[in-house]
Amino acid sequence: MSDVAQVAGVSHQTVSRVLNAHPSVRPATRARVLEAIAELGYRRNTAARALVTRRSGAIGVVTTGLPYFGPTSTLIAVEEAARDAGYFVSIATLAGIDAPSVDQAVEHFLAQAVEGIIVIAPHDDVRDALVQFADEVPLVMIAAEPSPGFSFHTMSVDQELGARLATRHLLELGHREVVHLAGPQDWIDARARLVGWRSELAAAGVTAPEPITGDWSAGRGYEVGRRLVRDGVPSAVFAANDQLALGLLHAFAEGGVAVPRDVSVVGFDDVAEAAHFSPPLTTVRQDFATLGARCMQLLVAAMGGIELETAPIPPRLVVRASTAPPRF
Amino acid sequence: MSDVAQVAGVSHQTVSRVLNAHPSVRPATRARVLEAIAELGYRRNTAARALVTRRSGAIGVVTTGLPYFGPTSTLIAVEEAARDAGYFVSIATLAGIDAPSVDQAVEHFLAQAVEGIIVIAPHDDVRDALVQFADEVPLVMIAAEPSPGFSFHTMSVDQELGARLATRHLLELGHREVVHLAGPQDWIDARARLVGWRSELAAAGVTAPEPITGDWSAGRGYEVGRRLVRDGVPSAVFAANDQLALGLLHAFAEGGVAVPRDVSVVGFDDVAEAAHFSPPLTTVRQDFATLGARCMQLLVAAMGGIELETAPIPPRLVVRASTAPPRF
DNA sequence: GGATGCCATGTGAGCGCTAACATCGTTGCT
DNA sequence: AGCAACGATGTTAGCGCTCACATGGCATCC
Repeated sequence: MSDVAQVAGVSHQTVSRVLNAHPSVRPATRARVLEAIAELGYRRNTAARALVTRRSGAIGVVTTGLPYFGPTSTLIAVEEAARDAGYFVSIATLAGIDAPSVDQAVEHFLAQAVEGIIVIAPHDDVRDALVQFADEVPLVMIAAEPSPGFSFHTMSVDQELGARLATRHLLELGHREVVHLAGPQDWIDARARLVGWRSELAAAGVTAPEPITGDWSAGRGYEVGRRLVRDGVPSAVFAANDQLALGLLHAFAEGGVAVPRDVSVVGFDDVAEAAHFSPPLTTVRQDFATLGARCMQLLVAAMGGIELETAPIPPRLVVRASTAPPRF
Repeated sequence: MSDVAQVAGVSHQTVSRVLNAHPSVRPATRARVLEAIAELGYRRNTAARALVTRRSGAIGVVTTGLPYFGPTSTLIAVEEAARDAGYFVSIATLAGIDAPSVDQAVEHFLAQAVEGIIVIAPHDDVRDALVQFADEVPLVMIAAEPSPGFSFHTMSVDQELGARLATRHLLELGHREVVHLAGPQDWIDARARLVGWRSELAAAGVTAPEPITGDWSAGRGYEVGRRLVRDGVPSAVFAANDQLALGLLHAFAEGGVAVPRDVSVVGFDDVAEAAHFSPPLTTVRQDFATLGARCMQLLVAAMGGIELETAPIPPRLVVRASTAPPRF
């Protein structure tokens, strides 16, 4: 910096002022400084700056260590929003969905002195493990349930609404037997989807059958699908995500059960491939880009000590060819 | 740090020695210091450390801004390897696949003083845009072609071999008309797959038909599939990735063309869902976890000024139900 | 037994930047 | 005209750490 100052014929402080867009620098001086910076290829030292300002300019994002569509899309959106807001984003993946892994990831970030953390892993154990860090660093977690008593922010797509949309669609087609292939119930979003399904059925006066639970995988969907083929398929199935739905589709095709003639299937997420499943999948689209941006907004506000109102983002139903009125 | 020193009854330098695992600290002293650290909840200031050591401890990873399976899986593996090696990983997504976006991403990292960069975007324009930064920071790019004349390292899964495996499988089944639905030819991997396909056909003495090129999407695969249904399907198609293959499958199913009876289809990547496509997809599995780890190895070596030998990672063929001998 | 060397620890300086304050010249007001 | 106020710039200190060097104690060796 002092080299730049010398070339421009000013003091290092003036260079600093130019770099920090301080108002009281004469335009001519500013120009000379900028010229010197360009000439020398000078880049400000982040470490020195961080040391004195006590701001690292970094935020941390924790994600599950799995290449799933939702978390990944959200991560990308968060990164973009963070960069626009002038932050670097550092990532840490969870070795496992458990408290030690969460501790490790957060400690990793604290060691790095991040100014805030976003957690993309809506799981009970993750949320619980996060509590202890809430007053140490601003924290935003993606989770469909507000967390009363938890001292950090949550943000999400409205999972319950999404599930209601899916279920309502099936009800409106005339289905009365809408089975739910649920995600693992320790995942907050999975639970919200189940709640939405159940309450939509209740609102329609239809008794909810016992939900089937599984993990999030196509493999599990396939397994359940085969069992249904053997034991008798329901009129409609609402799967907790597109992978599960794909597994069902596979098992049904294999078992000679025609979709949507014999059974309607709805998924959740609208992964890029869903339009080309066979048949093309009716599903609930989540706007991950908005979610990511909104998380960042919330975090920036929290870092500034401001509490923002948070409303979940409405998803929307995408009707394709995997749903139809029931056969009689 | 001086607080810790005071509590432990030593100088700040001794605390520093304990933190840096310097050998000549008496065990009793070390214990006292560690105790003081725990008692005060002390965490070393990264910025101050970075300022004096001139090492930020961060590496940057550039990825395409798209939630694709391959890049994402690689990113996760890189992150894990980086953390194990004691580095933080900062990410930047490409706003577009063009030089300005690459410049912007790399400048973002340079401003942050990363010690090395890994680029997960095997595209010609990206590679070309990278050249100018190669002597400013250690750089590893994922690319199936070695880059003679380029002053940075490349690493990848052996795309050409993968393509040969896929093509050979079809040839061995008896197919003589193996069409290639290629990826966009400005993507390095797409080109390598095309080369592999072509050379395997040549080795078998089979004339290669004109390849069909597209983007990487299922939508494009579907489009091409429809055209093939209309104009006559070949005996076998090798698609440059699983998404394209899925699109083909969709179009074929819709057009009443049975896979694998009427046409065999092979994909590339082995995405998590491929086993549940209809029919389950024969494809080439890339080991992204190893790829990510290997990239990090290479980068760590490069940061230490060491040049490592790089051999591409062999992929393997996963045979499922989308391929069969041709009909006569 | 005194010189030698090593181990354990302390002292001082400085990494590159920004914040606070100091200085000087100029404008605007009475 | 004279003084306050402000704008533009410079000067100084210090953020928290590590590096280089200094110091003192103790074992080792001839």
